[in-house]
Amino acid sequence: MISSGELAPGQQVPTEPDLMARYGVSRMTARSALGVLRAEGLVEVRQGTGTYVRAPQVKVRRDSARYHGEKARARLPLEERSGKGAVEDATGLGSDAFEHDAEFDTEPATEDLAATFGVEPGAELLCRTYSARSKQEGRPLWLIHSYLVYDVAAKNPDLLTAENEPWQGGTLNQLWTLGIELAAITEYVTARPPTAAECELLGIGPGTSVICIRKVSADTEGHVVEISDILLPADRTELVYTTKLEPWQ
Amino acid sequence: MISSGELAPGQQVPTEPDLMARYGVSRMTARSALGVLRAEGLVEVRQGTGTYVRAPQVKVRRDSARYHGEKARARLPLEERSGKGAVEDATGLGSDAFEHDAEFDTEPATEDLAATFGVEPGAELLCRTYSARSKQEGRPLWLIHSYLVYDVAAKNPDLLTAENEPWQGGTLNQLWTLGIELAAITEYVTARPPTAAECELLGIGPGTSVICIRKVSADTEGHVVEISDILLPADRTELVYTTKLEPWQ
DNA sequence: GAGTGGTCTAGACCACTGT
DNA sequence: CAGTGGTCTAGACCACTCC
Repeated sequence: MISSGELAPGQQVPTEPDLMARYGVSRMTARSALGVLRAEGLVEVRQGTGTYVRAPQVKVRRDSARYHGEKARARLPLEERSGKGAVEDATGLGSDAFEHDAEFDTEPATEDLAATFGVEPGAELLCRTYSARSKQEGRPLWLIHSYLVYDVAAKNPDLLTAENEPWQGGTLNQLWTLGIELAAITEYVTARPPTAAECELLGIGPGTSVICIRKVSADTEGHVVEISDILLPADRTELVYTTKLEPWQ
Repeated sequence: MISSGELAPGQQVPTEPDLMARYGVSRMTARSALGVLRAEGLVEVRQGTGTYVRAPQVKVRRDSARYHGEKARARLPLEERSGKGAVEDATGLGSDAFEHDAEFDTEPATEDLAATFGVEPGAELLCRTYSARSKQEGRPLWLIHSYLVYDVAAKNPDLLTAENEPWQGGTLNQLWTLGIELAAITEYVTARPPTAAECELLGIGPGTSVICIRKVSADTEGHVVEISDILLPADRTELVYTTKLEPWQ
């Protein structure tokens, strides 16, 4: 009924008692049938009211091409950078549409972070946790854990506290204040079902996926200066990556 | 038990009767608890034998940087192209490790395909369906629907039949035989739970996600010449995208 | 044949939502 | 308060796997 369009997005699907009567099955059978649709992300349940056809909704477009403009603006004076943080560029939405959270912490480097940074395991890292939620929906649009080597970040004490967030001009400007110029950003993208905790954090149901990005930023000498782990609700996110090819001859 | 490491990947988790006895619950309760773990992709079920902790396994790395080398090789003579199709480069595995399927068809352009190609809706498209399965596992590693405007592809009749697949040298060589030079490849990436049909096709369980890529290739004049829809099992795939930034000054 | 998970029934009580 | 879904029980039969 959904795939034929008989049930449109937003419409309620037959209730469990309906299905029991219509197909002569028991409650558990009707429930597990609905469970399949939920697992496919075709329907969502609203406690106490019913089960509804989900409207597929890609709202946030995350285009890697924004890094180019972000870098170009990273050295501009504050006034010109204002309102041009990473966030607005990443989504095409205005800065008013978001609420931000930032938490700063220090942690010893795990094996894989240390290996990527090229430091000793256990070295002190500045770990910054960001989340942004759209004011309309209330649900977070991303969760980010960003890592910097503490000794490097400490050269600019402004970077060590969450009070200066959201930072106007984005990470590339922050790194510039440390004398760092980024040359390449590599993103490793995977996807998987959300854990129960992530469903909670992102405000999504089990019938969805999450996209995990490990973003590795290297300076002009190839040293890794920042690593971010980015968690995105896949049902509201589209990633865009453009590869420009060298001309022949 | 899984997250504490008490149950290692590959190990069997307690059976349903075990759980019933241990926690004094009914069968359905024990089953639905296991269902949560399955939905999170933490365990997989082997009919008749038991439920086992899944080993997280990223095997296929799909690096967009391969396009650069692919383009450089696209004009080489056949001997030098051999064994250097898109497949091997994309995965790092040898060409022996795969079995290929290709099916060719023509279809009228849907709204969105026509809009992207810049042709009339209903215009004839060459639709090529590819799949590759690793010989070790038997399960497909990707499903690709590739679209070309039929009138364009028809300039080289070799491109119209599946008999010449797998084509040595990849799509960039195929386009070269049409006099087309690619300048940019844009990939739009989303993820979602698999449908029941996709579980079947890809040989994956419901406790996984699929990655969907729409790949749009444009020539040096900005015309879209190829569109591909790529479906990947997310539990065995990692996408890699590198953004090179222009130097300051 | 014994043990595994897959499916199903017929009931029960509860929490949440809207009227 | 009626209707929704969330959870649970105590049984049953079946298909698959391995010994």
